[in-house]
Amino acid sequence: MSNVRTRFAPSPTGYIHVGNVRSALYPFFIARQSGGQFVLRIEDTDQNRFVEGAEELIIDVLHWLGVNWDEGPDGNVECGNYGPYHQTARREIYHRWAMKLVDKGLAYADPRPADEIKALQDQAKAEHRLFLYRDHRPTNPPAWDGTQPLRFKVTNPVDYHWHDEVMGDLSAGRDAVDDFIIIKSDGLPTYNFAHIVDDAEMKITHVIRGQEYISSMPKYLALYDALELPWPVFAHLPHILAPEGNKKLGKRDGAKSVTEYRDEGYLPEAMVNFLACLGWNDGTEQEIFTMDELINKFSFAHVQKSGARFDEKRLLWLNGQWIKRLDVDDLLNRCEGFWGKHGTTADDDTRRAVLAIVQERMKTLADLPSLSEYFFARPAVNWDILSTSKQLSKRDRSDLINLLKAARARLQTADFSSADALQDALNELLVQTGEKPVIMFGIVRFALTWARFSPGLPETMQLLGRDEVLGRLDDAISS
RNA sequence: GGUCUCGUCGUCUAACGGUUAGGACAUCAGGUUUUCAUCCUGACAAUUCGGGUUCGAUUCCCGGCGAGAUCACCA
Repeated sequence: MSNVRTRFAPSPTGYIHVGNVRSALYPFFIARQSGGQFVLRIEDTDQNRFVEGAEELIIDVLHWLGVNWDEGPDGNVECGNYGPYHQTARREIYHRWAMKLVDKGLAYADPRPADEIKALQDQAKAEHRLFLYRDHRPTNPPAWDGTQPLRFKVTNPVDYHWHDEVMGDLSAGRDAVDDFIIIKSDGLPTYNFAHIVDDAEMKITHVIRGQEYISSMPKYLALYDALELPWPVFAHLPHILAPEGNKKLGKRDGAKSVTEYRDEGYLPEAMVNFLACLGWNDGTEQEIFTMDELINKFSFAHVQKSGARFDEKRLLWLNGQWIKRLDVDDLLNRCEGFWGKHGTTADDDTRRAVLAIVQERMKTLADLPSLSEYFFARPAVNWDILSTSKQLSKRDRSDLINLLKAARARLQTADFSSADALQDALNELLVQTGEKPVIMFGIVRFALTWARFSPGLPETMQLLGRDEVLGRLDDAISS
């Protein structure tokens, strides 16, 4: 019975986009469902691509999604017993492990200049020949003094066979592994070496990452064996595809930062639900999953082998579903920052009342202003908007104003304490004027909101209250 | 090009030798005595192709075609 430990190991090279998040989600599920630990490790060995603030962004996004880690950095503090959790702070550890290989004759300093190697590679390519560095090993490599790159030495190339939780049984031929650089000339390790050392030191049991690493697996396997390390469980995830074409979703395809979705009014629950189900399902017809359900039900057995397309329409639908399921107080909290000009200054009781009738038509929190502003402040009369109604645009304004006068007279004495009573009053108007509902209700709705869409008329009137309703009708009548 | 991998409605997927190939999103149509949204009902829509194996293939095998990943002192 081994204690499950998984990790998410991003590089701080830019914002974290939606395509990356899934490779944090799945290891998180695996760790949580088995009571293990989830580790965050920052792979910052590439100093050229380092982006200031990227790590903070990653942490911010994980917090927002509710993907919490047990070990790793968080702001200026780090927790966990296997740190440091930044690779740049682990130089000595890598050198110690590298020396093991040097001592065993399984690594050598490479004195050959980079351009010379490039020339050899180009030549092989021009001749359509496989290039293997191991065929060009320097005959008398110098002792490694830390200024030359250190190469792993493949002494016994073999065919590798291994199991992948997602992809099944995989294999690669003996030419798939070649002498490769494990420590760069700047003294920092390459990913190929660093992640293996780190995973071993941090006791990671499940390596879960994107499928782009599959073709490097023979290298890793050779390294595990050379270092006499046990193989962890492997799971390689297919890519999330861009909406157009068959390319992996990347920043160039407009892959948005997760924070952009947050700013556009998406709920973290919807984002987690959507991303988790992109290439995974639980085998049933369930579509909506809470985080707890995902943790309980997730399994690699149902992860798709091929890439899944990122479909924003589905995300939008899911977001609407999640918003509808929120209770009003919860929704109220999440709407902070999304209110329009007049909603921003309203009190919470009013906001709650507005949310109650507006909630089911919200697809994102950003829909709020267009759905709610006319509740907080009296809208300007705008007869032009009637052109959006096929029926009303055909009527003379004087006829419509007469209808509004009739409505005003009836509503003056109506019971505003319940929506049902208001509906009854409205229905009486239909009988009284002999007008069709589409006309009568349509014009009253416009006179109260002057908006293209709005919630149900009785609910709207009840919330506005008698004085405000009569006032707005007067505005329309006298315009 | 070498190596490795993948291939069910437009999209996400179910069916692990026997189903009228199911569900969801999207689209379209209708309904819920006002609009929009929700909700309900219905419609449209798929096994990449060709060979095998089998009483029977979406499913197993081989080949073609198509797609992707990777071949760095990047991760």
